[in-house]
Amino acid sequence: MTSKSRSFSISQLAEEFGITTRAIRFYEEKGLLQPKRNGQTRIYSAADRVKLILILRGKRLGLSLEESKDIIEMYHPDQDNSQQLQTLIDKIREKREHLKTQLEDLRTMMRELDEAEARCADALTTMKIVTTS
Amino acid sequence: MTSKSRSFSISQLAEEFGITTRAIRFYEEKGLLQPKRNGQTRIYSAADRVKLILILRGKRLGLSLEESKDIIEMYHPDQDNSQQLQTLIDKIREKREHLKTQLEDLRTMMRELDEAEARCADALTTMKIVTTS
DNA sequence: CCTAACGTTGACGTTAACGTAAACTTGGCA
DNA sequence: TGCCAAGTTTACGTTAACGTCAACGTTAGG
Repeated sequence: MTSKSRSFSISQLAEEFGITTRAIRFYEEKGLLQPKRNGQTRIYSAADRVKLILILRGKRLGLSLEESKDIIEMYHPDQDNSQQLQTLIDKIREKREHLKTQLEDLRTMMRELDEAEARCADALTTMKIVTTS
Repeated sequence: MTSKSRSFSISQLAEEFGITTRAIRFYEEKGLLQPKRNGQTRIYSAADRVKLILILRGKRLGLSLEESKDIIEMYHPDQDNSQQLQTLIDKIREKREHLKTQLEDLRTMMRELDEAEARCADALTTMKIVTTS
């Protein structure tokens, strides 16, 4: 049922996402990735690749690796432990609240950038009028 | 025309925003704040306080202090230099593009968190049904 | 006059997230 | 057979953003 069950080398992923192999190994060292091995060599599954995508998106949003690790673990929880499931739901809600704050911050900053640009444009046209008159 | 032109001590601001005085001095060291002095003692204006707000919002969005510094400088550009005004407009647009990417990432992560929570809730109710039957 | 609270300037310590370099193994091929 | 490219481990270096002293000035109160 799993589609496209390809596998990847470390340098393939590194190139695809524009990061270094060192970074990828570092993520493993921090427990965010657990690739299979062929002898020494790491072999990354499609699922590992998805985790990498989550990590990088987390970085773009300013999350720490530790936070991204939490989020990744929200995707395949321990289905047999209702206690953990409940605390996980709480963590998800908490994280969503945090994201909502970020969303607000983003909108505000966007708006302010718009105003800043408008002021700049105004200043420019004013200068032109003054210098051409 | 300036309303509420109050001034603040470093510890006032520290307490208001829940940060340390060390952090505030650090921001000054990095050129993001330039408070007046009364002898040795720093005196922060309402404008300084606004800058602090911008800094902290930047942090919530994952910006570096250097980036926040850039953004702060977008608010009071050199009105006499049309060259700088133009490059500033470019920087603003660039920053706005970046924010749009972040916005996309945020929405995606929100959606995925929703799904994750739904799966957790499903697993919970399924467990209840199984254990109570 | 003493000290308590608040401020200051160094200076060194710490954590996260890799970068960089050395030294080694290993599969493929001219 | 010999070597190169790609992989590995180990270890030390680096930058950002502060934390944490230490040692000192100053000002208001008892």
